[in-house]
Amino acid sequence: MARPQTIEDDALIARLSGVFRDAGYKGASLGLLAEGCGLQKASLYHRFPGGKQQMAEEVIAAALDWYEVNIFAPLRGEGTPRERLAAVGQALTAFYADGRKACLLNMLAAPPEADGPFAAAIRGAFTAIIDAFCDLAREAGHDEAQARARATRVVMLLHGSLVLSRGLGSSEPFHAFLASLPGALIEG
Amino acid sequence: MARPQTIEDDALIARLSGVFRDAGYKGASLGLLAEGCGLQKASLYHRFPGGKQQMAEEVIAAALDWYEVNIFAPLRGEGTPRERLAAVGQALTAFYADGRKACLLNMLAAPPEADGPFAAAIRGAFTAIIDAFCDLAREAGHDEAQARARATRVVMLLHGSLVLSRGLGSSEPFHAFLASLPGALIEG
DNA sequence: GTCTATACCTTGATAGAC
DNA sequence: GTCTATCAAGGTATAGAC
Repeated sequence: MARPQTIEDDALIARLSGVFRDAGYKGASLGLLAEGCGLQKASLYHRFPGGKQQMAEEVIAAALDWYEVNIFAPLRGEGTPRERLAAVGQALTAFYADGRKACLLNMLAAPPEADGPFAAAIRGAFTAIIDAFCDLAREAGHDEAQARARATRVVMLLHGSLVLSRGLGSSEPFHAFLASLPGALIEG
Repeated sequence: MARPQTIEDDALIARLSGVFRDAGYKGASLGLLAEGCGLQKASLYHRFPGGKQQMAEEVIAAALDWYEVNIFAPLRGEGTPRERLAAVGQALTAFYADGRKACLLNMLAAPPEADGPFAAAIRGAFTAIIDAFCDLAREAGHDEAQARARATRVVMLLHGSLVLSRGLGSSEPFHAFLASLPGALIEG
């Protein structure tokens, strides 16, 4: 192509994701989004003809892809359940910047309408995350009901720790979640 | 006074709170807020000269008052720890409308700036909630460190269940939290 | 105390030059 | 592909009648 992109698609999405996670959907104005990625508003519309909604949709899709590679795959991977959870813990620490970055799904769950354009994607994402932890809990010896209850609790703890870390301005709750992860999912 | 208020202060705050909890700070436009309480925008400015920010501040203060009466007092009240937790569970069910209403603190944590005008109030509110549960856990026989860890976990589970209930469009996670509340705080 | 009407600014989005 | 300039819509906030 004549003029090369000044920022790669992956990096662009990552920057936009950061703005959405900090400000939420409504709070992420095109000015903020443009500033966050170093492009002008018109350039963003060239990349995303669907506007802000398309940006948010692609950000969600990219986050799910990242989860698939860095969370779901390790959960299914080699090693003992404990070892896999340790790897997942490291990945979560990176993704949520040690508790300083909020959950994208939480920040996008509110905005447009009661059942906005992201509701289906968000529901699917939460379901996939719970299912992934559930599979590991079953593999660790729990029956279906127990595994599902434990997986749900782990996802609740994760997102609660993010809300609390944000509200308290401290990464301590997130660390407490990481420490309790093995016990909550597979032990006992 | 010559002309009586068409809506009492308490009811007005309650309606505004509902809008903030549904839409967040940015999403709660003055149009939505006015529609939600049945007043015109100018009337809202008469009640709240400080504008939307004052509305949010008073909504937070009112929520803390409600928590003091309906959560903190019962936690310190009569009866066994189990009985108090049962009463608190009922109050939480009402306050969060069985998981359908989001946490106000979560919805207001993001908006203005990284450390917006609500950051201090939100931090104080989370701290107070954790402290209240912590006191009960200590009274139930846990040492300080154990009690604090358990109280933090309970608050994480509560807010995580609200995020999940919202994201999944189901009150099941909230019910799971209620069921696990006694075990997470005082048993074991 | 509440309303209608309005001023002013920010927002999402587009046009057209380079 | 990116930019500057611009528009229409919706936002917050205010003025003044009743």
